[in-house]
Amino acid sequence: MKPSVVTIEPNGHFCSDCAVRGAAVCSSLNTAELREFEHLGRRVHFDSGDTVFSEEDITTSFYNVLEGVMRLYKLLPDGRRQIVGFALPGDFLGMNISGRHNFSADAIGVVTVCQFAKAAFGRFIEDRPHLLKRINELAIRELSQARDHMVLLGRRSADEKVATFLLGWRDRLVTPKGPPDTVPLPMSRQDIADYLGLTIETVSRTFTKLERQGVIEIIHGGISLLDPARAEAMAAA
Amino acid sequence: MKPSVVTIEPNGHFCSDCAVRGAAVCSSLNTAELREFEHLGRRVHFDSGDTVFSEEDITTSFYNVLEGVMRLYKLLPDGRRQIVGFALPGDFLGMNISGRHNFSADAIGVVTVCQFAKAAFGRFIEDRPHLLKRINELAIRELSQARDHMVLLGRRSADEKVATFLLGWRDRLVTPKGPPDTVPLPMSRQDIADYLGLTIETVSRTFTKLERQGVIEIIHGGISLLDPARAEAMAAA
DNA sequence: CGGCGTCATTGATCGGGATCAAAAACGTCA
DNA sequence: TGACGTTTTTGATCCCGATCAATGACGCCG
Repeated sequence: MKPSVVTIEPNGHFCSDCAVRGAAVCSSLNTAELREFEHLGRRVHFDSGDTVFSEEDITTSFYNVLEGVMRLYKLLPDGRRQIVGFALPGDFLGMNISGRHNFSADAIGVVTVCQFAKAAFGRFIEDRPHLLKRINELAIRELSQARDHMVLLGRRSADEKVATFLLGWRDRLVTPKGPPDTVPLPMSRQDIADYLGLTIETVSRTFTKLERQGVIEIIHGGISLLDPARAEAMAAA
Repeated sequence: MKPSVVTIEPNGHFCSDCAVRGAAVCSSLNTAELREFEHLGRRVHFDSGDTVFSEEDITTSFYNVLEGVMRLYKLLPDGRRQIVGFALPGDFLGMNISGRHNFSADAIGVVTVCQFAKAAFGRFIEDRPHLLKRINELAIRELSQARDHMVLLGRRSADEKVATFLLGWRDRLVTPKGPPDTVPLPMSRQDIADYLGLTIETVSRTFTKLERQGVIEIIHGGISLLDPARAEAMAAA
């Protein structure tokens, strides 16, 4: 486990010009609250591959992802890894009841987070039930995603898993002008394999197969969705 | 989908003599609140196999399990089923953000729930942040369980899955005097298979194997844990 | 430009768990 | 008690995805 090389921005930051202001937990705060909130968090940068926090670490902070992608995963004693999700800007990390993180989080590419000290954040939330409500909503949404993921892992074939992953990932990258046809995949094949409960070879083979069938085109750093309808059909089963 | 045959208790019920009073969401309420809360919920009985609610149904109620066991599951269009969890007394069901349940719930054996109309419950919670906090805790705990389940489904062998299930189930049935050595299994082999992402045949074979190895003894309606240590070893990998 | 480390792809083979099939155990009810 | 439906167990075989192995494609830095 190499130590995280992080950079803390020396100058203050401003919520008002924050990229995820409308989407993240902060969306539940009014202007006055946002001002106070500003002093609680600090922007922290992580480089590609850095570990932001580890499973079993005592939780000292909450994190609001501002930019970049993170892999969230659990390890078995013998090294097997299950990626339980990918975090994108707007995602809120660090909630738990045991006082310890129950998964690890690495940066995939450069990542910026808004980091909050647990105690200060806890105090801030205490008398702001609307923020608590917002956090609860995020937790419930994640729970729903987690259950979908269980179905994927437990009951779908390799082809279905890969097709579902590509469509699901595309849908998480929707821009104001709809879902992109060219889907960037910043994570490695190994990451995708560990997310889907497959091996890297099976993922690679399935990508090649989809390409030969004209469903996708494999491009540098991602794929191009040539035939979304057929991909949907494969994913739906 | 057969219609649920339910019985609504004609007489009122009292939170004060409720079996799950200390464990469930209600544990966050004081005596005065509990009195008011009493009028919101009504006890409802379900028979074995009844569907309490279905995936995609519009959510009209929340449920607090009082007694019995429920299977929570999602179905694929072609009939494949993934059980995402089993609900026990004290579990709180019905939270979602889409306005629809995102899984179905059946009674396994006789079940009693405390049912709350969504709107009334929503109003009650509005100015009681401690109840919201309690619900949030339950959601976060479930999220943690869901992630553990993902590891199970994605990265473990059949033997490990079955051993982990038996130990995990036993631990959920802890009594004041510790975990029982004889573990009741009210759910069918098919349910266990759908929970673990296996087939019924594999589950049955694994049970037999564990029995031949002297780890468990298969008894009527459950198993007896003869060698917990060895079961732990199998589960840990 | 070339050497090297990392990651992705492709091929050959293996095996765990699925599938197909049948028998056994169990519960229910006439 | 016995016939029948359901659930569980056991057996035989198959196949999808894992494993083992090699090659290919990149990126990085001298």
